[in-house]
Amino acid sequence: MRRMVSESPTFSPLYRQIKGLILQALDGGEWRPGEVIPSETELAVRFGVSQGTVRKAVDELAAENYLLRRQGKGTFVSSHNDPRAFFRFLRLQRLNGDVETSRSVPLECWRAKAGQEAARMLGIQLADPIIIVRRVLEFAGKPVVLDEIYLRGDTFAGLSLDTLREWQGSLYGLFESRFGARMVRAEEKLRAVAADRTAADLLKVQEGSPLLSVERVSYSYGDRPMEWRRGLYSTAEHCYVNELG
Amino acid sequence: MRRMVSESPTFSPLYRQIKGLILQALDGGEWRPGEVIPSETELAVRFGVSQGTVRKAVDELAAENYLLRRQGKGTFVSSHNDPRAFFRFLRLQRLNGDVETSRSVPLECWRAKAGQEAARMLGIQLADPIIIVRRVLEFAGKPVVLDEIYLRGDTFAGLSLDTLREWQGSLYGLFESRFGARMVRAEEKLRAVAADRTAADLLKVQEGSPLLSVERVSYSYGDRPMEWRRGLYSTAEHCYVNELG
DNA sequence: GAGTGGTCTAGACCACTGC
DNA sequence: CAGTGGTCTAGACCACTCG
Repeated sequence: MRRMVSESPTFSPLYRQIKGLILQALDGGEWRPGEVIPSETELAVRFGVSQGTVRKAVDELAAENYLLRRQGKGTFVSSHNDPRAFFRFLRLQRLNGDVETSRSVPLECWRAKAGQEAARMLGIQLADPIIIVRRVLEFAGKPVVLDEIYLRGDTFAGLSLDTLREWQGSLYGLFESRFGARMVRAEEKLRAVAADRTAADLLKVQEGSPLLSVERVSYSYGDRPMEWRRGLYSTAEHCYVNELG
Repeated sequence: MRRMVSESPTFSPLYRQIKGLILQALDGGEWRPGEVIPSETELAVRFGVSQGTVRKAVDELAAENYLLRRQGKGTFVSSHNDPRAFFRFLRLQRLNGDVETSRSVPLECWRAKAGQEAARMLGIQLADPIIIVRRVLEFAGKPVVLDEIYLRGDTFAGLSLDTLREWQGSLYGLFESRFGARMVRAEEKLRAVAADRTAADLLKVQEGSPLLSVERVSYSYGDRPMEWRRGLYSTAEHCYVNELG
């Protein structure tokens, strides 16, 4: 690994190049979610830089939730099956602040062709194969969230209602373990909407009552969109929490 | 500055102690928002540590939005009057993703005594003085947000409707410049609610139509709550955007 | 005790800003 | 040009984990 000469308008420090190489290895599956990656000194030798430079690269990757550092043990590939990550993408609490565990109840799962909007959101071509999942999330036995989920057909080919029913754990954990699709970040758009007939029935609220609409696009490595979903949240007893820095 | 001996269950690295000292200086008003703080080497001399240690302290403070680094120029105290910070606490966009500027239209501003909830949220005693502000936020001339804002009476003593009307810029900018109250972070709870009569009138929507309710507590240095507000957002043409890491 | 990440230092050099 | 933050290195030592 040679230092990129400076003198350039597109200057990229060494540690960012190392970061890129580590990302590449992660994307290529060299280390799987939940596993340890080599120690900093090993990586330093491998890339021919000092340990401090590797350190800075790993620091950034850890800050961006790709990696998880644990003093004395090593650095691990982030996993949605790690209990620590369970609430990373689900920001729902009771109104009083209590955090409950949820249960996913899959309703439907079918194959379709991408329409205009799904194609744009998933970065695929019109009429490319997609898979659509509908499910309800229950908290304390009560339905709170109705999700409609659009997935790239190529990546999630074998997904079925049975698979969804058997799986214990979060959907993202399933995507990661069974399909090698590791969601790294997501963008959400929130609005308030009125419940239509079917949503009202499934969430056991009155037709026309206000629901929180959460539209989300989830990305894997390299900003590849993998999932587009729309959730309707009943906020009678729950709320979506957010932290502003 | 001597290194804290280890052997302790409450081990705190040197750079965190330096971070605390810098925070203390910021809180004490040694440097004002928008100003430069001393260079890293100056701070290193002042605190009797190496430049690298100061660097790590400043890094964390910059990551938490207390400070803003600018290569070649120096490190600055964050300010809500800096254009860069205008959208830090207002996550509203057009549905198509465009970001518009907003105009604040103050409606009312009166003194009151803290009730049960306001007292708890603001960390003050029941019946302590508070100030309540109501205002509408307009985007492209249309009302989109109705805010009801509860402020600590001690800190915001002189606030009046005239002050609010004269001020050009964000409320947080006003709080910072005129009252020395610098909001550093905030916690929000989002729900969907039905518009009541007055909200419907002010936001020019139908009574009962769904609105996004955003309840926010804003904190200053040392996690001191300074403001509690509830916003009702009309999401017909706008949405609240969020990024999940 | 060996191995990991975490802290701290000192020094050299680079990139950016403004005079 | 001087001054700032940004990068990179090498080495010493500390805290944590586990066998």
